[in-house]
Amino acid sequence: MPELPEVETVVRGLCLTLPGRAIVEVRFGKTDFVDNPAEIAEHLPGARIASVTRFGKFICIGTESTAPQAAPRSQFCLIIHLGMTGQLKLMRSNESVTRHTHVFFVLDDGRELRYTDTRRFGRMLLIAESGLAEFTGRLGMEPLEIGAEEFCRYFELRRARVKALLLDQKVLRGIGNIYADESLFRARLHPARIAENMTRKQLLGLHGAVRQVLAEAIRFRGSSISDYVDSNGNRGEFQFRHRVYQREGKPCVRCRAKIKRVIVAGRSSHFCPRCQPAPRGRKRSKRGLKPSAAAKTRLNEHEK
DNA sequence: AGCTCTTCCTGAAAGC
DNA sequence: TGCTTTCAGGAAGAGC
Repeated sequence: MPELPEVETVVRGLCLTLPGRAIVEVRFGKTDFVDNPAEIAEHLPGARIASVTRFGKFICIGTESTAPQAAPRSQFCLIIHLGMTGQLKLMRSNESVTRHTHVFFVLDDGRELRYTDTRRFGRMLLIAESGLAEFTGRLGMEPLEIGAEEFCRYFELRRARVKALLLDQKVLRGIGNIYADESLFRARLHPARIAENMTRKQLLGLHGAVRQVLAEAIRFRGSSISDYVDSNGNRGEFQFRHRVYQREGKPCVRCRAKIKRVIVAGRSSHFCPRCQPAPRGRKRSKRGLKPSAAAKTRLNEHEK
């Protein structure tokens, strides 16, 4: 499943060859995952690719018109989310077309950028560059850029489960199920922990764990669990270094206890029951002290 | 605010 | 063997 490290790997691959290339033609198969196929077909042919960047799990291909009379120079961003099974591969035009290939971007050098997506959970849309800020504004911070203080602030007042927050793209952009579980394992935190009940030390540990796991996963070119491959069709290797994800029943690499799997935030969540102890039931005051009172106290201390 | 449930989709795996 | 059922999951939306 493509999450931040996988998308980063794809983007780095595309960056090596796409910038400077012109798009000659766009062809579609199924388009039910494309917001505005007509606009893509209208604006991209003839455009030149200027940049390839990543925003969370989104790939952003910046283009500019090459038509000399186009004034002001029109610029568009092609936004692509790989969903569960999306692949964006650069291949020669004469290479055979695999099943579930739904979009072809024919380039001016005899190659094509092909989008393949078995389950079509991905998404594709074209936006004017002027609308890019609005699009990215709906997403949270980059996990590799956020500082420790800011990270703590996003979590310490939330009553949601820590796993749900890690997966929430409006909090942090780019983390999915694999890296949420792997980060929580490294931070020794149970996925069902309520964020506001976590200590500052635990939050700082989680911040470090998230960055460490993502950076390491990028170094190993992502995790190939089912369909993921990079822009050259190569699989990643971080799946061999997963410590809990899809290791249910296997021994914990730290303490040998059997890895368990539970549903948290509607997702399979893998954890070590010994290293990541379950949250203790909330102490309920007889007079009905609201659980948030403790958090408010912490906030006040923080303000000082 | 935050939870669960549903929807989208296909193919692998489990069940009968 | 061969069919049917279940499950996986990112994100968005409904409803509680």
